[in-house]
Amino acid sequence: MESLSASLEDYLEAIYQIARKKSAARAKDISKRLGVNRSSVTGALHSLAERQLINYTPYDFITLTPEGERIAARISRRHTLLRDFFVRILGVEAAEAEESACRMEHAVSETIFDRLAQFVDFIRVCPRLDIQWIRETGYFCERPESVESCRLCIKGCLESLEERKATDGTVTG
Amino acid sequence: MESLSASLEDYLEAIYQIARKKSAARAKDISKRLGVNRSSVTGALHSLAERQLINYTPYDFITLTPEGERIAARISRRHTLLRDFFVRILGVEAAEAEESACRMEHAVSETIFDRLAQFVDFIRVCPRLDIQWIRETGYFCERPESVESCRLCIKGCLESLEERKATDGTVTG
DNA sequence: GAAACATGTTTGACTAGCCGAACTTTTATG
DNA sequence: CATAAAAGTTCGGCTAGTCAAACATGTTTC
Repeated sequence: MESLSASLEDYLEAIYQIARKKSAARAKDISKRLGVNRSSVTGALHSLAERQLINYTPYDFITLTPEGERIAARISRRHTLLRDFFVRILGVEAAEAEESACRMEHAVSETIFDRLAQFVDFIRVCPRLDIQWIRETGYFCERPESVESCRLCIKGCLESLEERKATDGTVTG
Repeated sequence: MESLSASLEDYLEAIYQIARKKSAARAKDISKRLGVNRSSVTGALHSLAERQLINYTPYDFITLTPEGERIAARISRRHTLLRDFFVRILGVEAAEAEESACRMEHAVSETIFDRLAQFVDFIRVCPRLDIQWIRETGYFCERPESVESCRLCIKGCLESLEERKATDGTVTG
């Protein structure tokens, strides 16, 4: 089965990310990336190898097994999704989004991942809550003062959509 | 300062929650709530007492210090916010939302908490993306097929808002 | 108020994870 | 190709957290 500790997930993800840039990961890179002692890396590698998630022989390069690759990719997707949500929808600063995503990625269930992905995707394409509008108005910092202000907001949304339709016919712009 | 482990945060939150129902928490309640051995509770209580977050004397009731109360309340708010977001906006089932909130609450930064709170609040009041609409259309499961469908959707939104304005004049309904 | 029971604590053992120091292997350099 | 530097590993020791078993303290109940 799978039930990696947050720590081992971090190691696996690091190996995955490093391998995307270089051809294979080295212990040095991992220790540097995770801010951890080299000896800790060796220990983690043993655990991951035992779980058949990496191909590990001492002093040699480290590669992911298919299963390891699969899991690492999933962790990485969770990470990216959270970061995107924080940055693009909540408007959080890149560095903080990155850091929080890193800590939260271990706790996101499959269902929540899926729903959040759909939600983020939806927001990107739906004119009713398009990202441009979010950015420009800083909407979530204020509450609407009156029905009239909401009416005007929606009317504006409708008009800009009709205009867009006339020009190029795409939804997402 | 503050830098409690996830585990200690769980204990603190448990004490906080139990104290809201009964007058004070007992080790038994805590161990039951967290699914942990009674002896583990004693250990955790020592840690929390050392950090001056609880008033602890052996064999006596456990209460939170003002500082402990403050921190526990914050953890609890994070928990509630996440759960609400999962349930009300992502449409995740209650039990799973609860469980994930429980695991993620330890990793939410202050900024992200604030932004998410504003976002959730906004969605609740903004007619452009009201929760009723979300529930009824299951919006985040489909992408809009055409500009026309978006136009109709927004137009419907506008009309229902105008109708609402005529009836009671409130925004949130 | 003594016996039985529930509750709380201590102790010892275990795991996971980390570090630093010493050691080994590989790689680079003269 | 021999030696120095770099990278990797092993070892011992530390902390945090957990459990189970034994022990201590409170609380009921008769």
